[in-house]
Amino acid sequence: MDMSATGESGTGRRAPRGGGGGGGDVWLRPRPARRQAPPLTRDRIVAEAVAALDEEGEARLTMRRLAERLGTGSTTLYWHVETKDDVLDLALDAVFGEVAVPAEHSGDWRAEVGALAGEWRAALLRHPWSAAVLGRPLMGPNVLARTEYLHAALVGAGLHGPHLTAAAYGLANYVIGSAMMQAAWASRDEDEARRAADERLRAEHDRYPTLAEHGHLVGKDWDEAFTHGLRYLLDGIAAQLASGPAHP
Amino acid sequence: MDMSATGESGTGRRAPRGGGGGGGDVWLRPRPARRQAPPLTRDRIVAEAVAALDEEGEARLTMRRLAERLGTGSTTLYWHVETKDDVLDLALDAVFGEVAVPAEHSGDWRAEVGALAGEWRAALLRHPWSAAVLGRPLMGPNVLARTEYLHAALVGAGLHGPHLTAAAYGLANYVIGSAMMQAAWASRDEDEARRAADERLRAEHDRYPTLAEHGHLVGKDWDEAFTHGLRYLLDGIAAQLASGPAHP
DNA sequence: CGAGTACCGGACCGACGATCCAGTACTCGT
DNA sequence: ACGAGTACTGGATCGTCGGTCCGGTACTCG
Repeated sequence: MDMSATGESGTGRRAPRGGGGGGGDVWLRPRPARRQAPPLTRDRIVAEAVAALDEEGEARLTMRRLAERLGTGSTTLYWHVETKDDVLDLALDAVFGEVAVPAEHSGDWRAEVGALAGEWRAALLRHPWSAAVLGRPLMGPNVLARTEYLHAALVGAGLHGPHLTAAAYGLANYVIGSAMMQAAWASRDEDEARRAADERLRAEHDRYPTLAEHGHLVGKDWDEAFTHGLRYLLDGIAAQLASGPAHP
Repeated sequence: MDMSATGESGTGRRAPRGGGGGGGDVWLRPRPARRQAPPLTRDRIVAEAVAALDEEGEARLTMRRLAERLGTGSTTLYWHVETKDDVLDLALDAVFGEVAVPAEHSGDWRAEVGALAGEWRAALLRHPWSAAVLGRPLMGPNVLARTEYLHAALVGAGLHGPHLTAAAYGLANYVIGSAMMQAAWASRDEDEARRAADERLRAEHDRYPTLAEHGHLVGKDWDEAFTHGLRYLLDGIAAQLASGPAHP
């Protein structure tokens, strides 16, 4: 077939940014102008993916849609990225990259660890889709850098061996679990969802008496609960430090 | 009570109520004389979904495949269930239903809470897909029943108001985060993944010195880390109980 | 025995992730 | 200056998915 040689089957999507250029026939364009944009890098893809996820949520992110946002064809993405999962992995690591990690340690491990946990959670909540995507090993460079900082702070506090492992494990999982749960609630319209849940608990208060009495969700302050729960965890770790023998 | 005869709302889909709440016992109904197979109930769908998820993982669960396992067409499922998400919600609640909840409270809140957390995590890890699916509000009857028990134990220990909220929040999120992280690692071949991660950390030990020295994954005992971290959290809560004024 | 209803499934829709392969733009050695 | 090689792009297409339409079947009740 000859028409395949001509390319240009009606809807040739080549328009540069401004769209100007003329939708003219390709064969009339002796010099189709140079590359319209930086040739599409992994970083641009990831940045756009984060933006798309923020705006539309995880379910609406598709390779096609992402490509369209970038002004290219979906196929092109696969030159820079192997699968869609790669995009999610990279986007998730980019979220962790938003957490500032101090250059050095202050010596106050509680303040350091508390601040890191708080910022960690904040970053995840700024991008609520990220919490739902956490079900994969966290091995990106940004994640590792923050984990390194966390471990260093805890070692500086005097923790070793299983105590160190448990403290880091506990803190990381507490933060992740908190972000995940809150993101789950934030996904729908939060007020309405919480009101509906409260109503259901009240209606079934025979079955769930304690929850009906003490478990109100409406008006619950997530931030307070997070900080307060984190205090319990840090108190427990501090007690371990106080009870354990000093190390050389 | 013969619920089978009720016409119910004409247009809306009518689905048999799920959960363990008894409902009309099938064998008490007038005269079974069913088709060749039990006419496919919501419970059978959910049970098969859990089995399918256990065997093949979340990504491989499709309505078609699930229908095939049940010996029906995929369309039929939509009579009993509105969307695939419904199936996941129900399957997740079924997993929580595996956790035994004692009939009454022993008075030893630490033992009670510790046991519940441990079993909770164990149930999630028995079905590793469940952790990855946690990104939705947990409002199933089984989840609520366990949460009720947790709150009751904490109230029995003497916690109120924000202290109660924070303790329950902290415990639940710690368990969820722990299960999620471990499930993420268990998804691939665990030994190989951990070995690869360790190797990477060793290779980049300039960048991640503390992790390279203390963060070994190979040989790490998740159970120990979980129990140990849980102890920190419970210690912190216990300290709150000790410091707070006794309540009337 | 006929009307009603609970249940079933083939055919179909739009969309998705991914791949094939034929191209086009740039680089560089010579 | 130019041709070979490389970096990058996208139209067409494949197999599959979640979900719906609508007609069919099996059972129940009056």
